[in-house]
Amino acid sequence: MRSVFWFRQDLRIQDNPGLIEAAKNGKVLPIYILDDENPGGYKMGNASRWWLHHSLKSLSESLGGKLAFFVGNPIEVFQKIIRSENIQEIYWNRCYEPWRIQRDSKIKEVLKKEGINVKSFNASLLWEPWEIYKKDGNPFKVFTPFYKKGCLSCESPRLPLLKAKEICFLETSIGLSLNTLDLISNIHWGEKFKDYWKIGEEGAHQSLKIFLKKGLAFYKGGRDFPSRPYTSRLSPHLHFGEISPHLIWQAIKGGNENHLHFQNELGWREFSYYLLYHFPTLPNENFQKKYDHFQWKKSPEHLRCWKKGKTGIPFVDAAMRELWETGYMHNRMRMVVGSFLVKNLLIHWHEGESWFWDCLFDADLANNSSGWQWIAGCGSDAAPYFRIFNPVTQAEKFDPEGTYIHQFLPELRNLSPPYLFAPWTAPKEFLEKAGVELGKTYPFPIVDIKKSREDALLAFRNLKTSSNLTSG
DNA sequence: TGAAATGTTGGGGCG
DNA sequence: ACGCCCCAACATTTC
Repeated sequence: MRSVFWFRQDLRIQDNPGLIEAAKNGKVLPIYILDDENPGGYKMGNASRWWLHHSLKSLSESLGGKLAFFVGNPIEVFQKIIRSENIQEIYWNRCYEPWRIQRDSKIKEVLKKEGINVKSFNASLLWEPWEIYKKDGNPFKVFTPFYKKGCLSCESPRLPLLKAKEICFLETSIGLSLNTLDLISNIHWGEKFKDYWKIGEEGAHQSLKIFLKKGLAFYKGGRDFPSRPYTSRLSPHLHFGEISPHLIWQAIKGGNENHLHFQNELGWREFSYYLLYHFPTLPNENFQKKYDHFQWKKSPEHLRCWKKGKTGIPFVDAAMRELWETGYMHNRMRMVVGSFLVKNLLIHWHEGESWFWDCLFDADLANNSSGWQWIAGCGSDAAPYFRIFNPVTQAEKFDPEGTYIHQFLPELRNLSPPYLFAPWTAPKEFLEKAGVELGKTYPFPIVDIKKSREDALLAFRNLKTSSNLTSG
């Protein structure tokens, strides 16, 4: 048999069900198709493209240079390859974005008509979204019952698969080079990212190893402190499938509170995919319809300050600079800056979502949209509207020494807590001594935290009553 | 996976 | 020794 294995968001060799299965049946042509420019596709952000480039490069090297690249409509690409290489079977691992599900089933249908055997596998989720329902047959909408009564009471995630002994790869002459995919031309400042990340399958395993050795034992208590090394930083690796969640799940199975808490976080990832599968409008529409009536502010200047990390509120700005500088943001900081954008600035969560989409290496349709719906309060199991983070209080609690702020805001490096958390409250002489001149070297806050909170509470309260009136 | 306002309690200073 | 006040610390409620 001669088959194609189509790499998508499973850029790995280990524990790759589709690839291992393909290898059992004969010779395998490994390919990658850049397909997000097509109508209906959800175009990747620039950070994702940069990571993808390097991940593909790494994968290609571990395949001995035999990975073939293509651009365009997968059906047309396949038809070309099938003719040229005399292919009988096509293997891939499933993706779960609605546009991909639709497209993949179409591809399957067309190829089957042409006599090609198409087989798909699960390489990305611990539980398939269509295997978990409430007793009444409806999908879960709340995390805890989804996870406990749904996931954990189902069959445990499978063990990692044994490595394929030896894969006999085919080569083709009609593939393109990686560079023609043109994935990195929009990022000219990419080299700095390499200080923070080791991209590819080996890097993913290295991150896991470091986390198991140094982070996991302090995970539950330590994960909330953005300057401490207790998070796994596996999210971009997971997004691109450089490592499988099954392998991670099995590696974490210790049963103490840290293990359980980390597994719970993997559970949130499952929940995001589950929601996206059952409610495919998740990236576009408020899950709770009453939020459709909310009057978001158009504040282009505020939005610009937020993106650039120039809001004048150090904990927020440090996080936004972390995103720009490293292509990543600590989980707690995502909540802090999200709450600030949506609740203090009253800007629509789509603005935050699309900035994250463009800047995050782990930008993921399911996680990004469910995360933003959560923080905005319009999600299915979301933070209630009155839960508004105070970025000064959050800094006092989770960055007490100011280490995180200092790391990403060099202009405040000589200012110490507590004034570091709210420079506008600092006495003149403190600012002078630290070389800070508000309005010049660092901005005044663009909103008053207390007043904007009160405004938001009022606005969201109104939303609640008006929707009650209109829905009756 | 919140923060602020409000309520409660208990120890200590003091007449 | 007693009652009173103050206030910090903690608990509960509200948004």
